Amino acid sequence: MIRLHDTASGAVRQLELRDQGRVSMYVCGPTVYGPPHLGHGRFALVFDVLRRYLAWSGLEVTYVSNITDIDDKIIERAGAEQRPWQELTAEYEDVWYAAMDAIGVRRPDHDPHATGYVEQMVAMIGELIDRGAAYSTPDGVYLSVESVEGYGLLAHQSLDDLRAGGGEREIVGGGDKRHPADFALWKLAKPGEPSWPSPWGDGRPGWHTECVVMSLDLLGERFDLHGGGLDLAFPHHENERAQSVALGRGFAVHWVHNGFVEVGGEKMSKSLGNFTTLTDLIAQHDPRAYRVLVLQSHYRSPLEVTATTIESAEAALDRLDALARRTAGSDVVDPSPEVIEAFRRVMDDDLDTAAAMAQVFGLVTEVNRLLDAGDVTAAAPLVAGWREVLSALGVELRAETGDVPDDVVELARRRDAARAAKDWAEADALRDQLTDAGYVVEDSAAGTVVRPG
RNA sequence: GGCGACGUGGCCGAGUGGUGAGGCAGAGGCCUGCAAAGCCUUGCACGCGGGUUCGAUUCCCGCCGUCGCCUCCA
Repeated sequence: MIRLHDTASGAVRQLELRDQGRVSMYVCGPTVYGPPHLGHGRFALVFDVLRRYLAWSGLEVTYVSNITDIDDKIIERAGAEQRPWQELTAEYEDVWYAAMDAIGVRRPDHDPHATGYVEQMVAMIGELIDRGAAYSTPDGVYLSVESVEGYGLLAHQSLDDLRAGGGEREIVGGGDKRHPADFALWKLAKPGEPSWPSPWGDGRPGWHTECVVMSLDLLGERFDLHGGGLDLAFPHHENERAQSVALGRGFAVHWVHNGFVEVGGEKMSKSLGNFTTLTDLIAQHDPRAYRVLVLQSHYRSPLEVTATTIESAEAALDRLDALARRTAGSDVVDPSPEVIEAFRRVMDDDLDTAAAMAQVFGLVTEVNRLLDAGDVTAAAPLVAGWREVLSALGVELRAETGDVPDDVVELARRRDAARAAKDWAEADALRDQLTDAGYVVEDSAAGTVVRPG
């Protein structure tokens, strides 16, 4: 069984499953008011890889990732653009999934929307009030963090220390809160704002509430794993946990957080304005390259993403595709047990995808060497293992050479003829023509091979 | 101020108490008519100062620097 770092305990520990053979995981998804940036892309890829690996390991995975489709930013943005907020969220949800599809992130088994769970959230907030853990103020309902045993677990800080950290910062929620860290469960609507009915007045749910209700509804108490970006550990996940504790309900057993995408050593974020959208990355590069880049680092480490690092990943991907082409159509055999075992060993060790990728590239060299030597038999199980590993990591190989128009094929044929006649000047001129037309020209035993570059 | 990370060769990025993962870029060679692809060789890296040790990049202490969370944030 895999060992994973757990933010709550601060240690790498065995993933213990509630139900044998089955994994329940919840990963905080996007708030849909704008295009996703590379940071969103990283968490999506990290947890997609974890999900795929667990499934590959033979576990039945239930993967839930929410869509936050109502919150302050959405209202603000819709107001600024003077259009219905539902139109905005629908648009950016489409953008989100288009980007996810492009980078090969599998759709969740469930993607609950906050607006689909308002009634249940209202019921849960009522229960929190009944239990004395929440209170209403003139502008909403708040959770009293002082009523929660062990608040601050994920931040590894006591409530007093967290409060001290407030320093000169402005306290969100105004002066009606009993404690600065108390957070909104329900926000009363101002005129013109979208709202749902509640016993405390029309309003909307606070962000931290939706994930509690939705994860417990879809996965049940004591679900196995809760994930997200490191910046969600506190306060978002802490606040989710606080609600479940206050409710007396078992919550996530294992907390997994991924490191940030950085630019020049600084966290990529909207507030810093140093972000690249996933949409732009996909338009400008091979979308698979981002997965390769993410896989080549450890999920908890910061990752520098620039045009240079993406292009490096694209070049690395070319090397993988080249072997995929070279081995396309070869006999299907069982994968090498050694290859599979080595992969399992590093992945079980806190999802060491960087080591797995090192193995992948090692296999590329080894297989090429064997094929250069003509030893197809020895190469075959390595190739099969290599393909299986890449598949488990979600890296899609591209073996097809793409569509080549007839006139281009004709040029290649003429080059072969020229080469047969040892007319090197003509052969090179034809190659230049092909290259200029945007094709990659490679010689092979079968003659000129041409593919779109 | 509290808490937590990090500082590895041109770039990205793993890892480990003891003959330098991996990718990209570069250099030389093999192969090739020439290229491309592929293969081989090539880099004596771990912020600084102490300490522990037979031996530290890896453990401990101090320092410097960078970053993150404590506020919306993947």
